[in-house]
Amino acid sequence: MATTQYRSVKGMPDLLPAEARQVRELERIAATFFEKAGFQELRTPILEAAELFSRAVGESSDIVRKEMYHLTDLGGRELVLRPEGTAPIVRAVLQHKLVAPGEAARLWYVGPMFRQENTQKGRQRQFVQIGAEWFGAGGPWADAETIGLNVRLLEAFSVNIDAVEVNSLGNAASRLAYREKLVGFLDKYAEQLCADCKERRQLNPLRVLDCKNQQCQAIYADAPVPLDALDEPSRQHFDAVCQGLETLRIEFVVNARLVRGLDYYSDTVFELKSSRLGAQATVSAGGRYDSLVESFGGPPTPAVGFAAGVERILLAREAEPAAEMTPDVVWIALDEPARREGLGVVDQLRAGGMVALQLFHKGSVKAQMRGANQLGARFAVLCGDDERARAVWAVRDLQQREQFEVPATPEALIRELRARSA
RNA sequence: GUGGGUGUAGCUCAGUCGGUUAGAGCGCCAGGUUGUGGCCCUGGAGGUCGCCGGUUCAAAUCCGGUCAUCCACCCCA
Repeated sequence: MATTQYRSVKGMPDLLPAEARQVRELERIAATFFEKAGFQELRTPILEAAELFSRAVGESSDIVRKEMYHLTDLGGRELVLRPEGTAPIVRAVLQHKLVAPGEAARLWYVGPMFRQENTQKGRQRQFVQIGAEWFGAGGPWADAETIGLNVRLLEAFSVNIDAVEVNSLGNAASRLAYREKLVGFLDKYAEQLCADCKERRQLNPLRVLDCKNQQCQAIYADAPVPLDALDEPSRQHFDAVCQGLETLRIEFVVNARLVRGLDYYSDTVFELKSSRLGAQATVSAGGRYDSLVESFGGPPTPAVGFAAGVERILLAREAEPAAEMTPDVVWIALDEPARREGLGVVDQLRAGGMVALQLFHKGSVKAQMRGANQLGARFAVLCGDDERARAVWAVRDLQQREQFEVPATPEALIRELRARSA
């Protein structure tokens, strides 16, 4: 291994050509997918005011407590690298008044997010999310459509989804009532909880429900769950969401212990899971957040959305990555004048729509031919003093293993190659 | 932040009860074909054995530390 002086920062890996190609493919698929569903792209900056996230995501969340990359600019502004995509979108929607009263806005985004967590399979410190946010649509059918869009998007990515899990946390009143019930329950077992759950009990009680500790899970077997505490409106909303999913013919399971880490969720929450990601099973997740816009000082605006992790999509993806572009033509120079001539020919071949290149790093003809073959080139075009004297180029069809000559002009060459390729 | 695994050639890896010039496959380069690929044959280049320190006559090998990476906890997309 070469000892390099500099390395990329932990958790912020370079996207090598094969991966970059895949990501570009995903972005293309997403763009056409969202366009068909009436969503428009919105790109927000990577840096935002720190306060934006502490307000939206919640002071008690790990993201805000210890995972944000924080900096102060020359004007003394407290900035952070965005740890998630929803808060910036909400900010932009309000700033530019993208949702007129009584109207809706459907927006999607793609871009890097940053969290200072420790790395592991499916978890990086800089990671890309593709997400959608739908403002102004309050009924349960919008939830069902959003979950449906999430499922269809991952299908378009050829991602293998093992489970679609849904749950309801209830509206504000239900959540408050539930939280009291849960804390009361936990108090009875306070001594037996794992260290993490003891802390969760104080900070964010809901999170105990998805604790991985077996002893804790045994205790929680008969703990109250949010679904049991739903009031009538929330109950009806959730039932309708489930009916909507049936209409869409989306298989799903109700996971009563599904909770989400961000404070802004209300009523519907959901996760799409794959078994291919190691411990990080969630490829995509989202939910309803009806009070977030208002808490940012905007008009009461219901909203629902989701975000998918691109790195996790890549891990769970079944499709073969798109093939690399293979050259149509490699110019083989037999002497120095031919190298110079090739410079111009290759340029004109590209202008004519062909993939063409010359291998300056290869010395002998043999090496250049080998290189052309390894790149998967269809044709090798050879030029030396003999050809120059007769004003022709020798063209070798590397697939058919035949060789012929063409007049030494790019136009004649392109014409001949097109005819042979058809 | 915590725990465990791993760090030897461009890549995948062998080699560790300490002992001469550290190996293989693939890849790369050259030749076998005066100017022509895929197969085959021959030869060659390429390594601070992650880094620092310790033990020893002698360290890739043992010990300590450190960094990186992977997996897991935590958290979440």
